[in-house]
Amino acid sequence: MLEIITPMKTAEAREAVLESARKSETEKRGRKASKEVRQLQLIEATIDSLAKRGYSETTMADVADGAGLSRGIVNFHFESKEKLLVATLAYMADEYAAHWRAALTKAGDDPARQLRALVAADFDRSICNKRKLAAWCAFWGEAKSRPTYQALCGARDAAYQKIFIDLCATLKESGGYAYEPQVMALALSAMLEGLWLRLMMGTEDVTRETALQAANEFLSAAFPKHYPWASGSKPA
Amino acid sequence: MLEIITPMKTAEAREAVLESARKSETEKRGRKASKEVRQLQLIEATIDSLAKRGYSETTMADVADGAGLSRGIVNFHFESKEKLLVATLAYMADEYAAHWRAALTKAGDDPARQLRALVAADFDRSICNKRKLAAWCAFWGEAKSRPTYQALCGARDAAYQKIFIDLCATLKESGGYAYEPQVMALALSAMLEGLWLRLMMGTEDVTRETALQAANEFLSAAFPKHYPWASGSKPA
DNA sequence: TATCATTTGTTGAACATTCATTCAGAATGG
DNA sequence: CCATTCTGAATGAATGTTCAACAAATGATA
Repeated sequence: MLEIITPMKTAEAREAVLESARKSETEKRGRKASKEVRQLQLIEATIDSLAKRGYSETTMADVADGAGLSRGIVNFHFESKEKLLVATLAYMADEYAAHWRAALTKAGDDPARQLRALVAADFDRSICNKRKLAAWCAFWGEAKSRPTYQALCGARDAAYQKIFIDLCATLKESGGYAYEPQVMALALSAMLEGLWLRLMMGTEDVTRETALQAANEFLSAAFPKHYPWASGSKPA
Repeated sequence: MLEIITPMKTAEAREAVLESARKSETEKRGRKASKEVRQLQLIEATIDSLAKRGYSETTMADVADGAGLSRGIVNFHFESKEKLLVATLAYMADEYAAHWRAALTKAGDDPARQLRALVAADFDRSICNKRKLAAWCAFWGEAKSRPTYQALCGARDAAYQKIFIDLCATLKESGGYAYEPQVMALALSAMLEGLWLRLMMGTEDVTRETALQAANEFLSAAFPKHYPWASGSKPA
């Protein structure tokens, strides 16, 4: 069977491969790229197509064209359209998970800093941009009727949710708040997703900055002892 | 040209027509139903199909079968698949808007009660159920690449958003809060949409009750002077 | 009321298009 | 050479749309 690439090794390795994929866009004919590079190239083209045309209008031909390759190529590297889409979603889910884990690690040991870092990470340009948001939303729209998507769409999955709950519990302890950690964590993570949806829609004048500001306002309201600063300002 | 029905007159009229549509499901052949009833019947079947199969797999044949009618019928009442889908989305958007407006009116003049009523209205069974949520999400997934959908998907539109901002501003005034009303309103409405998304996905153990609880927790955190009660309890 | 004509609603088969998949063969690299 | 990668035309299935025929309601006429 086809062995799907496992996209997450390190962020650097990922970038390197992507760089190769980009470079090869100029010299595109013939057998110029490794299997891994080709697959990533096709996945990127798939994200492009999803963002530009939506799920229902994304075709194999469009993906192939977007990658500058021939029609039959996708069925060679991925067996079917379905598998290409699953691989694309898995790729984005891995990327997302790696991103918040990295942010969490970099935030050190202070729970308040960790929570703030997690929230801010959601609005980094690297993962929070029109293209990727549109692709995410395209999958969300199909997730209910496809168990495979549904499982992967929990990028904000059980592990992610558990971190939120634990952090909320810790902050409640140290701040003497009255909230149920589980409930507050749900409210918080739901708001983050909702802000993504708003950003994706792109109506209104909601920007990444506005969205982050709203998320921080939430934090200040929910955990006033830990985030006492006025809206907009940030800690050192 | 085809004159699309305008679905919102009164809630009672709507229900009456739907009732007719339901009744006619038994005696379905021949010319038994008015134009309006048939159109609603087909729209309901479309929502069913969207919920069951997702946007990309919703076909004219499936809609017709779901309504117990023949294949060509949809092109008679709506000119094309595209127009059927637009009519379906418009129907849902109207229903949603009518619902929150009614809730707002019923809440009286107190801003705190109004805001709480708006939030609670979002989780009423009549509009917040698996079927409708799935249909909404199906449209969201396609909205970015279709201006028509994008416009209608703002069921939570400018007017809705403005109400939230005004209410937040009023509460800020009377409660002496420090938040920017616009930002807080964005956080709040985004959270409501995010909770819908979670409900739709249906993973985890998020129920309508849990979601409402989370939303109320948010209100208590953001406006403690106005919603001082502990989580779960409600005012008279 | 009975009969007929016209409008309106409905059907299902035929049609045209789009699209994923297949595959025989070409091109490339080792 | 041999294995691997790639191409592009051919194929077949799925599906939106059209339409000629049919059926039911409505209205006109006597």
